[in-house]
Amino acid sequence: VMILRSRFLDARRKRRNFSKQATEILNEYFYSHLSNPYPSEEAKEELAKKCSITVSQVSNWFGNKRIRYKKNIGKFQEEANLYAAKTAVTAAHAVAAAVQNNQTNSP
Amino acid sequence: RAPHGPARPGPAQPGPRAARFPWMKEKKPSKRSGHAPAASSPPPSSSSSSSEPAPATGSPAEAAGPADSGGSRRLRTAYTNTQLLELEKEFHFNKYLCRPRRVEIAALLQLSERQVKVWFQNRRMKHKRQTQHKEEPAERRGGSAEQRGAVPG
DNA sequence: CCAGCCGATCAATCATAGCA
DNA sequence: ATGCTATGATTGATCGGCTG
Repeated sequence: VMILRSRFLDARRKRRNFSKQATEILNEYFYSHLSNPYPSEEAKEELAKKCSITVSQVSNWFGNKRIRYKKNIGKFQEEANLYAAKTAVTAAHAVAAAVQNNQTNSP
Repeated sequence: RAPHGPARPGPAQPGPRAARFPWMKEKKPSKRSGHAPAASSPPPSSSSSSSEPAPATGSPAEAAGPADSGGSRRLRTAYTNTQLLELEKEFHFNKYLCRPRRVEIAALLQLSERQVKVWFQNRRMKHKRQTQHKEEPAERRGGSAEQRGAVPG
């Protein structure tokens, strides 16, 4: 393990999970915008402020969340329902949602 | 209205009721068209003079070679320490590479020009990120202080 | 019209935190 | 202690938009 730690300057060492509150805020945003969970730069800044983390961390969080969510939607069902109920906002105004959903399309 | 209504569940889907949206589907499958401009020596890994402690990941399984048929897995090649070291050294020299220089580096490190180009681009972004938000305050993340509060107040 | 750059993402991985 | 899952960060590579 250490023998490889010489990766020059690894940084990702010693990380701390975000506070429960922060995660709560991020999840609320994520699930209330499930149709298009891509916060704008401004939204990120605001979230960062509310969560007391950096904008980069907000970006990382959404990046990880999106990938992991799509990779195993079932695993996030409960969470989805939980937050969906909290905020019934729904992203009706979904921007991307406009793009027709193309399905069954294999070459 | 309701132009979407949870993008209707497809015919056969094991998962329970889950709203499927376009962003959830796979992306960036591959855009490899007929293009082979620069690629001196892309695939073969290892070698590059001196023994490489071998990348942590272990085997440099360089998939996606020249013979790539259709969408293949876009793998994240693990660059060796030597390669990274050299790249960083060059980056310190100048943040931008001119064509000729790029060719040299690529050949020297046995990477394609494209990879070198991309590496520099990513490096620049990283450089910006570190410099940018690091100009104010106190401690960003390397010392003491916490950073995980929450309650906005 | 082509190449390179930027900004944002993706997707795979690393490394540690947290739990049983 | 041991093993596994959850999660934040890093990074090679791609996509789309813009520009000389």
